[in-house]
Amino acid sequence: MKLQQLKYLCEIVKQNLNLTKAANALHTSQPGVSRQIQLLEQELGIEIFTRHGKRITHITQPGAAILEIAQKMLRDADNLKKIGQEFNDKESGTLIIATTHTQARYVLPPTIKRFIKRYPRIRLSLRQGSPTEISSWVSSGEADLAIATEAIELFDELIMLPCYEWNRSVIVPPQHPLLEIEELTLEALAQYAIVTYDFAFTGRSKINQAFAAKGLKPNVVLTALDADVIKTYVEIGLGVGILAKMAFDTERDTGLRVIDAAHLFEPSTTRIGIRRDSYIRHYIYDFIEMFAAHLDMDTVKGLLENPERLLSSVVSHK
Amino acid sequence: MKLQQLKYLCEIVKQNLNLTKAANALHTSQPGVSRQIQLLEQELGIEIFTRHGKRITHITQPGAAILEIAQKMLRDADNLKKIGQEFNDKESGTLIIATTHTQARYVLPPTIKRFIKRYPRIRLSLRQGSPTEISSWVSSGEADLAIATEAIELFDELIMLPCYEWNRSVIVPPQHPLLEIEELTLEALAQYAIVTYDFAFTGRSKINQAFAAKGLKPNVVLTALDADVIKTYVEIGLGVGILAKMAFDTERDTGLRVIDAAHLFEPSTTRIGIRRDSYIRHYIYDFIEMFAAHLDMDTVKGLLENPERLLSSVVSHK
DNA sequence: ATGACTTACGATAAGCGTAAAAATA
DNA sequence: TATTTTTACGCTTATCGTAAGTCAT
Repeated sequence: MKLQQLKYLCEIVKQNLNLTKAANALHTSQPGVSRQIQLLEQELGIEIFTRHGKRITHITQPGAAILEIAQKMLRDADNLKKIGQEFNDKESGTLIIATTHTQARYVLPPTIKRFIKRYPRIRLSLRQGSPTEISSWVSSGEADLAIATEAIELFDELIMLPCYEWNRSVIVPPQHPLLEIEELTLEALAQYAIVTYDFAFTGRSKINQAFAAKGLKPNVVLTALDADVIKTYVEIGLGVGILAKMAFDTERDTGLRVIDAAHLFEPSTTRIGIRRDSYIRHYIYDFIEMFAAHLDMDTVKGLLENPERLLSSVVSHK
Repeated sequence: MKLQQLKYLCEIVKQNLNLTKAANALHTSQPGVSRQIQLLEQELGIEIFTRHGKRITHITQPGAAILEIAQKMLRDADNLKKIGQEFNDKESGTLIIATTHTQARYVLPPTIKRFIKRYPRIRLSLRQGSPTEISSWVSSGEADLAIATEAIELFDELIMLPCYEWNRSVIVPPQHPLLEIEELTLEALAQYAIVTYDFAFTGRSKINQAFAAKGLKPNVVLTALDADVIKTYVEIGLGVGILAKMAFDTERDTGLRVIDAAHLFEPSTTRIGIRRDSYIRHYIYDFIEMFAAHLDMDTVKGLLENPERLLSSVVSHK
């Protein structure tokens, strides 16, 4: 059994059981891939794929079990290489951060500025996506860290490190009636058309919960994937916006007025997601600490080894 | 990077950094092993071993990190092979049980009898050792299951499945004064020389605790590794014995008298220990269920995935 | 001087890529 | 017929084992 065979196997699955595409992705020849898979099947004494004549159609039940372990082994092989790099040159390497629009645009910039100054030789890249995509990237090893607010608790190979709590603001055009009210209420909000996040994003469910708890049905006229779209439509008068507090920039967003709404909704917690069994290089610990000062290396290491402890720390945030 | 290189690496460490012995154990030549390790070090860009001239003396810090992952990968490779066997022939394979004298001699026989009748083509082997040895065998993959009472909670890659509770009996020669007492007490026991288990074994600590709690200092004149030695010395009048209840056989041990002592000591729980990340073949689940009827396949799978749940079930046993 | 690892080298075997064949859709 | 996988074959490369060399204890 060879690691390369396992790599071939994983790539074939990744390419939807298309051997030709897998061979291309692996920069090698189809016959070679075909052959190695046959050898692997022969050695394990199992048909990993079901074939209709000469066409691969499905993965078999044992094949799926084998795939899972193979993926794990390849991740471990990557970890070995990372250890090598780590001890060779602690200042160089790559860091791939998967995150959402809100984080990338409004939260991460200062941290990233500090990081690239401290580690100029690290190739840093940001990958933007939905919370679900983000999680799956980290889960599959395509990214090192996920930074988001929702839907990252679903993957249980990810450890979620709570970073900070935040809440919402309401934004309205200048001279909007809501600006006259003494204290903003959900009832008042519900009288206007609302522009806010899409369901999968940025604590949207907390917004729904708050209205539902009071028996209110908010009139949501637009669900956007990011705060900039929300702002745009609030500016043209489509409705009032509900967005993350940190997504409002007093200096830049001069065409809008902001009303704090922290008393109306449950706070949300932004978390860093990280694979449980990945080898974490020194500068990654450093990045995490730059982003959330309480998450120093020892703390993170402790949480990675004893994920149960997370429960208590998360609860204490609520 | 090749799996074989990792295998070489692990074997060298296992053989106390002796390359020659490792090569012999691997049925290959020293130069081959030497070369492959060099290639691995070169590929990872790391010195795995420190050498004094041409002699390997220590493993380096990164080397230790690499070793750990390498071992994990090799275990996964074994799991792949096991999956192959599992789907080829569910009725054949091997099962290595690491256990203590008490279990092997007094508890396991009926279960094993049933098992070999049900699975005549499984090569079953028992390996007897101290609780610590047992745990390390399972931990390293040399054995599939550990069955014992103590000291197996220490390895955190092992999941411990509670099987049954038991307590002690006191054994004495015929016509011993203790047989006349209405209800046995620790105070009464403490007046006689005591023969019992060695510290590492079979709930010995529970015995110490019970005496200590009453401020008694038992006069332990012999600590044995197994119940048969205890019986022998009780028979020749060295003292009274304290041993696991199930280790007394009314039919066979005719030269001794037994007094129940379950009210004097905290009960102990016998557990099955199993590696968290091992692939568990069908017949192993079956064996576990034969040994402890409440541990059916679904239950065990659940516990392996969510070890936290064990805590509650263990607590409820106390 | 013995034990232990590394280097050198020839034989064997494994893997790769091109070309051709087979089989599905 | 076009796409995809398998088989065939020659070439390159890597691996293994023996033998010789080098370095500590």
